[in-house]
Formats: sequence, structure tokens, C-alpha cells
Amino acid sequence: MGKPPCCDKDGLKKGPWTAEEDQKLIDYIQKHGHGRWRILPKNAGLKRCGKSCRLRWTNYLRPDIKRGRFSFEEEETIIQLHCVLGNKWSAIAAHLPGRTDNEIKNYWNTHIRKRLARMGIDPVTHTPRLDLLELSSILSSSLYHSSQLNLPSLLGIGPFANPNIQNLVTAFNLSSQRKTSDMNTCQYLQQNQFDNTLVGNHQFQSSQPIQPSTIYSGQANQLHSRPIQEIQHCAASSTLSAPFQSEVPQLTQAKMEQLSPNLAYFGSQNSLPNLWPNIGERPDHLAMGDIPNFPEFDSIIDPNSENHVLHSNNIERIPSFSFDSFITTPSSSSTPLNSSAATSYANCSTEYEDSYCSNSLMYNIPNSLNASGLRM
DNA sequence: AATCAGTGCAACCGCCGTCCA
DNA sequence: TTGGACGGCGGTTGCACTGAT
Repeated sequence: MGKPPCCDKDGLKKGPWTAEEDQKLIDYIQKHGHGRWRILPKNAGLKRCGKSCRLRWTNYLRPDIKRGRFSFEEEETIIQLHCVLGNKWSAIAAHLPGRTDNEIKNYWNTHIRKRLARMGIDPVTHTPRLDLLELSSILSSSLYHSSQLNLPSLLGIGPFANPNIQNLVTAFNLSSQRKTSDMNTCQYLQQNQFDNTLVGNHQFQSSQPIQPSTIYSGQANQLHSRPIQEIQHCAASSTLSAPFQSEVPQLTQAKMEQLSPNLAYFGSQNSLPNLWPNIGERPDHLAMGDIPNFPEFDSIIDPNSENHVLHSNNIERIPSFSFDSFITTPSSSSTPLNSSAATSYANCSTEYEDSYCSNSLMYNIPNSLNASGLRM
């Protein structure tokens, strides 16, 4: 192995810093400035290694450190910079005055990465996750072509041993039965496909990560001005818009086989929010508890907003798409929830993450298919 | 009230690049 | 030219806190 940890020698102290130690370090640096970390602890009367002192100073004691929650602007900046710089936390921190690389790194790992994952966006590449897009398409296509999706049959396996998975399939079939009768599902799925395609279009045509300026910001609205045909014809592998794809049954079968291992995660937890897209139209006989934990179940819809797509009767009604509604902080949300939406958010995991279930979350992949389902 | 699981964050670890004798 | 010292960085760990059961 490499050289031994510097703190192992001389009986130097490790672990949390005491207030006394902090004060000693502050006093010393105020008098002598920082640098020469190797000799600093000795001169300051600290039983710490220089490295520990440097970390304590740069990550915690520095007077210009900004504490408290990240603002929306900061969060957006982090995502944008991460898209460009990757895990170069110090470089990212250089653009955020008062924030340390360690703080940004922690915030990324504990908040932003999870949210992007929930949104179906790969936090590493900043592209939509292809496997989720495909699975979403498969489910959509199957829903269109069959009023009873027989997943066990499709997957070539017996009845689900896991009751949660069985519940999921049941729910899916119930949704299918109801929705195929009024065609709203088709429109909804088209819309959902369309939304996915907007993102997928970027990936497949350019092979570049989605640029924050388009996908994360209001500028994404420009994407929606494209003719629907232009958008739908591309990226067929990820967007099998049912009415337009004659090869759906074959592809569906193939893709189901391809993805079947991952489907084993289906019933593990979280949601499949798209199954009952219309708020208030959840089947009466299917209580919320029938499917485990649907945090975004209703929350992707703001009934008062022009943004909502699920009631759309016109495929060309292009929803707006704003990053503001993806990631906001309670203090700076640009899309405050109205009362009905707030009510429907009741099952969101945390207040802070409610914005993730926000009204114009078009790029919506069931939670059961992302972070906890299909491993990142 | 006790226990457990999940979460957030400070701190540590190990590697790497740069500097300098 | 070389090797040790040093600082910086990204990844990981450990623990305190909180909410659920």
C-alpha cells in the first residue's frame, strides 16, 4: 500500500474537532495566515496532522464559507457545471463563492444525483437513461396492443412470487382496461413518448449529453416548437409510439426478453405514476395502498396549469418545460404549488423534493424503474 | 419507549501532481 | 535526474440525527 496515513504517527488526534481546537486553529491562521500545513499544527499547539488542519479550515472554519441550504441558482449552477466538468468538485466550487468542494460533492451525492436518477437522467452522463426509455416504451406499446398485459407470459416466467410485482401487473392491467376504452391512454402515452423523445432526440442525434441550457432550463421550450413528426420519427429504438410503429409486437417481445432481469425489481418500491395519468381517475376499487408508495402519483399534474399533458386532447398542444419546476428549493421555487397540487403532493417523500413531482415534469419515468429498480 | 432504517455531512483516506533540494 | 515533502483532489467512511415501526 501507499505511505501510512500521516495521522497515524505521533499519536495525533483524529475525529471530530472540538471548539477549543477550532479556536486554536482560527487564532493561529488569523495571526500567521495559512499554508505550511505540516508545521502549522505544531506551532498552533494542535495534536492534529497538517492535512486535517487544512481540511478543517478549508471546509469549515474559513470565514467566507456560506452555510445553509443551496439556493436554486446554486443548484442549477452545480448541475450545469457538472455536466461540463464532471466530478471536478474544486472546479465547480470555484464558480460558487462560499461553497467548498466537499460541500458541493456531498450535496451532489445526497441530493442532486438522486433527483436526476429519479427523473431518469443518468447523473454521470446527464443523458436520459436509455434502458428506462426503452422499458417505458415497451410498457406503453404493450398497453396499446393488449388490454391485458401478461407480463409473466411475456417474460417467460411463472406467476410472480413477489406480491408487489403482482400488484404492479394488476394495476397495469386495470389501467390498461380502463384506458384503452377511451383512448386517453394512447394520447397520454403519445405525449409521454413525445416528452421522452424530446430528450432522446438530443441523445441519439447528437450523441452528446443533454446540455443544461436546453434540458434544464426554460430554453427547452424551443424544443417543443418542433413539428411533432420531426420529433417522432427519430430514435425509434427508444420511442415506440404505438400508433406509428407496426413492428411493436415483435420489438416488444424482444425488448421484454432483453430487459426481463431488470423487471424483477418491479415491485420493490416506489411508484409507477403514469398508470393513472388523470388526476382523480384512479380506479375506485384500487386503493392507494395497492401499489406500494406512489409518491408522484398525482403530483405530475397541475390541473390549473397549461403545462399538464395528461388531459391533453391535442397532441400538438406543446407543454412548456422548465427546469424551474424540476429543481427548486422551498425558498426560491419559481413554481409554487397551488393548493390542489400541494394536496396531491402529500405523498412526496420530502418537502424539499416535492418540486421533483412538479407540475411540468414531462420527462417522467416511473420510480420503480430507476434508482431502486434498475441499478444505476 | 425501544428499535431500526434512512439520511446528511464532517472527516478521513489514498492517490496524484508539483515543487524543491 | 530523482526522491521526498507538500498540497490538492475525489472517493469513501463513520456517526449523529430523524422519522417510521
